[in-house]
Amino acid sequence: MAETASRPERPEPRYGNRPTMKDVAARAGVGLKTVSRVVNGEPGVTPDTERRVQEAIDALGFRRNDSARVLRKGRTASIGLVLEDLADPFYGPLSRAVEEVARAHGALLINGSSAEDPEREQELVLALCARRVDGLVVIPAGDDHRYLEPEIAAGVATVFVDRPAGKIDADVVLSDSFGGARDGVAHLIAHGHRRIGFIGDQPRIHTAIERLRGYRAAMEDAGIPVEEEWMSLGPTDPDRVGQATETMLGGPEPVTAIFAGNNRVTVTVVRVLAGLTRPVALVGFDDIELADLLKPGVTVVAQDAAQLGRTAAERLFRQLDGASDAPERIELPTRLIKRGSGELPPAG
Amino acid sequence: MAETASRPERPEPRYGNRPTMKDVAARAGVGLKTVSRVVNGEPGVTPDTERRVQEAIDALGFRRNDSARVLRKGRTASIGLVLEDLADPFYGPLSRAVEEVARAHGALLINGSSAEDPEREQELVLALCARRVDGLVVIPAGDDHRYLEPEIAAGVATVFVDRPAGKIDADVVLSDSFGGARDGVAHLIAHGHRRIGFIGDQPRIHTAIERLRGYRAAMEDAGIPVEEEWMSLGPTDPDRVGQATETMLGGPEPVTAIFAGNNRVTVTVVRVLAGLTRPVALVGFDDIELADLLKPGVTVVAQDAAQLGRTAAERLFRQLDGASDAPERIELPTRLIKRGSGELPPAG
DNA sequence: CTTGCATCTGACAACGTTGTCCAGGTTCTA
DNA sequence: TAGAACCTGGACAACGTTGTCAGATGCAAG
Repeated sequence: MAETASRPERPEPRYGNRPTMKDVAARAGVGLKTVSRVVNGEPGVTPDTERRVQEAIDALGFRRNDSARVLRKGRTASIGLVLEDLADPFYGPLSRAVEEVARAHGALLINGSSAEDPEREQELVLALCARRVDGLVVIPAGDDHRYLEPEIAAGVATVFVDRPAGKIDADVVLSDSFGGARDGVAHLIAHGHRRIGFIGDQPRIHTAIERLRGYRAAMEDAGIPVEEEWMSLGPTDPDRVGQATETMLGGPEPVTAIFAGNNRVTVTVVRVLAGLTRPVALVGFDDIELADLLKPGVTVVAQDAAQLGRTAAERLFRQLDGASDAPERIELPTRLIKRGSGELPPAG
Repeated sequence: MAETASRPERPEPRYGNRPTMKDVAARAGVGLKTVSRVVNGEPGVTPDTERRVQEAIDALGFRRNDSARVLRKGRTASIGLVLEDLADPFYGPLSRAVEEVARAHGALLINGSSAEDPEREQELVLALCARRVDGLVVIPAGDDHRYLEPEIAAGVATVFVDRPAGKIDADVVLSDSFGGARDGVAHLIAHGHRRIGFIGDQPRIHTAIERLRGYRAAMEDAGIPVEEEWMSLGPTDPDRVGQATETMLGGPEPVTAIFAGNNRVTVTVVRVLAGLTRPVALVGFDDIELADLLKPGVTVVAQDAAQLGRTAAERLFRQLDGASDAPERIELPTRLIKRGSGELPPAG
């Protein structure tokens, strides 16, 4: 009666009131720390006491609150993955690979899609940092990552994948976009093509630039002057890419072959080409499912998304284990897979 | 000198020592709570004070520790997603849809793959509960989810997707596997087939059973007795499925059409059929990319993975917003997409 | 110049866990 | 049988934040 509602109380009537170690301790008739010991498998508890505690845990449905644990211990055993779009088939295996490595290290994976928007990337990354993830694997959308400096200084391990970080020095794992594109285009040239189109992603994106550079290098190596209208960079939605494809294939001097800058582009180009009678050669960057069953099969420059993810995650955990190597740039090779579309001779 | 290491100290020399609100307060020459107010945009702070605090925040690179916040507030603003395999193209869009809804509600997504292993599912789910996620979206691998009872009782919102929960009563969002399969098989029958094979996932999996049931129903509706060797359930790896396909197509009375129980199966069957001269009709459950460009195009019973995820996530947040409807079973319709392979007449 | 009121600020406890340290009890040895 | 060594269990503080409440400050009115 005398003591009323002046004691600071939990803000909301919390959803369910979960039992705490204190509750377990009270029920088992032991001290708080003893419960902690049992829960964490620490030594120094008699079998009999342990049994009593375990019974109380089961009876109450107790589950340790990792938020509190994290607060006390300073490590969250979780890592963040920021990618472009979880729904893109390229990122599925990558994401899965990161997850597997995390799992092997007892960590959970928190992930989010930036939708290729630099602001959203930053927002996500900072939200993850606020959660105090131990480390970050980032497929950057933006080109300025100085906002990460305080985080990295504070000990957040960070590895970039697929594209390098902007304006900061950090680990990065990527595929050899330049070399892959150059090889792919050289392959087309070797099959007699001279008028070759390049359709890629937005020039803001590092891989798009690198692949275009590879295209130019191959053309230059072969002594073929490149026409402006053979190159098209921009969003990879079907409309834009479809239009670009048709433009290149129209006109008085159409291209006889196309190099597609990524999986999304390749799919759309294949669709357009399927509607033509005249054969047009095609090599795409990134492998795509069922590419072997199309007629002709789609020749691609394949990169190993899972390997990218695995490598990045492993490097991340090496950082977390205390390795303090200088930031490194790891480049994985690509592989040309011939399936038919890239071996078509020039028509017309 | 006099005071030595008797004060309880943080266990490890923490990775980076991040500044706390206390540090910011000291630097700005204000009280702790004032910093909290600024950080959270609460009213009652003079512009001048706010500026000083903001400067200190920027100077120190302070970032609020959400772990501590969570501990105090009781909500984590994060939800867990447990699916079978992030790398499976079916789950990418689903996962992305869940993420979008979570984002709209200001929550982060933690996800993990169960690899179709019930134990791993449970392990993951409980780890997520220990993190005190506010809610769970689960694509179940196991068939007994009683282990979730204490969690649900404690207020963890839970929605199952793609397959119902086992032995507990919970919300579930799924596609009409039975109806979809029945329609698909009926479609084959309508095109004159009578000897139709069914290749599906392991019988442990709910959707596999439902689709088989749909197959049987369609056959029965048409008065066609089903032979044992026309049905094959099991793992969906290429070896097993390839073998099953070849078995059905061999022998004296081979099937003239195949119904494939999911996207993985369809892809493998397409590969096998591509190696044959004789045409075999095919309808697959789940749409697959490029299915329209194959010759013939692959007829499928499509389900909308993104819609599944969206619906589930929305239902989850409705639970979190306090709705206490009885657990519901939401079934989304499927759609038959005719592309050629399902319209082939029986050969032989 | 005092009073009253509104506004701003800070001290403090609490969230649930774990590390430290000490008390009490048991077992073994001399 | 006393003392030492050991083992088990528990009290307590601290992690970084936020809600409560009371104190401080400033200003207008009496």
